[in-house]
Amino acid sequence: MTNNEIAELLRAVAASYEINDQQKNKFRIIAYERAADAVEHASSELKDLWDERKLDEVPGIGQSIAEHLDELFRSGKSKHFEEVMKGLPSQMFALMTVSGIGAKTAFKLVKTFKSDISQKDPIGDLEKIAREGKIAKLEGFGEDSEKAILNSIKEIKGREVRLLLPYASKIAYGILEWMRQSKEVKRADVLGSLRRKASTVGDIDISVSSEKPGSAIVHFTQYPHATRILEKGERTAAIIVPGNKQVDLMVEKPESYGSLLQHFTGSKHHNISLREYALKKGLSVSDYGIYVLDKDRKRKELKKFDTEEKFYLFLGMDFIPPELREGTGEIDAAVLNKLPKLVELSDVNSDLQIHSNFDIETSHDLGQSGMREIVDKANKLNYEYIAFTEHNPSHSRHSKKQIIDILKRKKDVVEQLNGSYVKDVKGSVNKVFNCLEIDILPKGDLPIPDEAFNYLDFALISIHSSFRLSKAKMTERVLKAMSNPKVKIFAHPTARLLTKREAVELDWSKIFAYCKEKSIWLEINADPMRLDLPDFLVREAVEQGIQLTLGTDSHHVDNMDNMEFGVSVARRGWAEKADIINTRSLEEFEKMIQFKNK
DNA sequence: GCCGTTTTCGGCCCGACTGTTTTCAGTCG
Repeated sequence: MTNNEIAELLRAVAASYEINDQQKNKFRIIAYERAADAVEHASSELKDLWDERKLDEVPGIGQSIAEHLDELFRSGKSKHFEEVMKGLPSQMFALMTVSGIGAKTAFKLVKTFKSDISQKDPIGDLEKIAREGKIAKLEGFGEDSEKAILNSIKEIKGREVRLLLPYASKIAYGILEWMRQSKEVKRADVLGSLRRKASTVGDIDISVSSEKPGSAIVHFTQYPHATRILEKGERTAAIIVPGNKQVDLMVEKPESYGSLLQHFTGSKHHNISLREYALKKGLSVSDYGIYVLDKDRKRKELKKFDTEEKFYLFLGMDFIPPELREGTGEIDAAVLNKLPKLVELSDVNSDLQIHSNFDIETSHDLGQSGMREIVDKANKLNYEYIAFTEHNPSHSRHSKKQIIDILKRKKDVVEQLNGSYVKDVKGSVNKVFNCLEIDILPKGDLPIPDEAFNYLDFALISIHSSFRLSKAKMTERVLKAMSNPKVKIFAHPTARLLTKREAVELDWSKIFAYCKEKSIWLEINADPMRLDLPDFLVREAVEQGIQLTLGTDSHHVDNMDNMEFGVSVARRGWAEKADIINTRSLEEFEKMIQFKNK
């Protein structure tokens, strides 16, 4: 069972308790929902944790749920879960995926229309019933709720995929710029997952600090690219922009702006943890400020905050960078002054994956920009060194000798570039490395002859085929490929493509252990479609002392600007400057390469 | 059912919205 399936099951158990809990214990329901959340966000497969007897290390899973899961993994089912869900129609759990329908509503609908709501297509059947006007006639429902259900079902059908980070950023920053043109706008910020720099973004929310919220709202609705104004209230407004994307605005006066920013930056889990922590100190956090409570837990006084810095300080903790606000231990760390000093874009001294247009006769995609052009761009970015990492020559179309010849030729070209152009232009770049991104074949072999490695400074390896091997075979495949002594970087390690392709299955504890032992580095690929390693694996790698590299995987000089997105992933993974190899100086970097070559 | 910077017992985030209600339940983020 996957984590998502387990989370779904735990949610179904929570919903079942909501319908027929004799004890009326709402906190048990919450506990199951939290356990479901925890499983969904767990960085390891629960099955693996169970194998290692570490189930109880997942926060939110205690003794009781752990025992039920243990039974589930051993025998494929849990008597307790089945007992709780007994007698409840399975259709109700499907209906709960419709926004606005919770456990009670779903149960009532299925019970009322049981013969008309099939197991095969419960949501489709519900839509039919709603269209016939049958829901509005039910007690507790009305025409509006019937309409709302139909709207939600429509939304599910046309549900847009989440936006990639740069795309959402572009929309949001265009609007921020517009908002800042207004005299009444003191500050404008992005909110939510966009501000936390998550790899994909659902909603675009922005906030504005203003003494005159009304004027700010009017200005917002006059955004030139808005195709429609959805809502225009006193404190909030919403517009539609091209691409059919909704953008929500929230306005607050400067004296309380810090609280608003904090609240809507989230995440939900961060805010919940924060409020629980505050409550223990006799403080109640809301989006308007922090209430000081008296002995009877009654609200005594509201403290307002114009900045987030003051907000966190008042709670007795360090400022928590937005990227860390996921409710995964950052609050404890902030209280103990143990937050990491996160790596910054300006720390990056190099781009370690760039594809030039040198015709290497590859079967993959060739870069579009020339080597000199790339050096120029690297100078602009103030890098000290870069690596050319074209895909390996096609091994099906070339003999071993031909491959060696091509790589020899490339080595000569790069050497010449180092001896002339790199020196002559006198930029920040002092060296370009001659490298190669090599496919890992399905059995772990590398498609270039051993001799060819002599013409490389170092090699990257990556998966570009056979993505669906079993975890054991995939792990064996990668470990074998890593054993080649010239291999230095495992690039885009999960091979995922955001919104398109799932990550491959790998035994990360084995991969990490091998990387640690052999000083192999894991890449954080900054291509917005990849952002790979993903943040949660970056964090595990960092905890285990694995070194990481940043590479844009550029196939055009313009792509080299994507480095900021790779840095965001690193930061979300709690990485510091020292964790990232290419923050090092050229001198240090060259030593690290040689060490491996011995 | 979970959990521990007042606790192994006694708490458990907060506010808003919606729709159907005459005071609130359900749902959401």
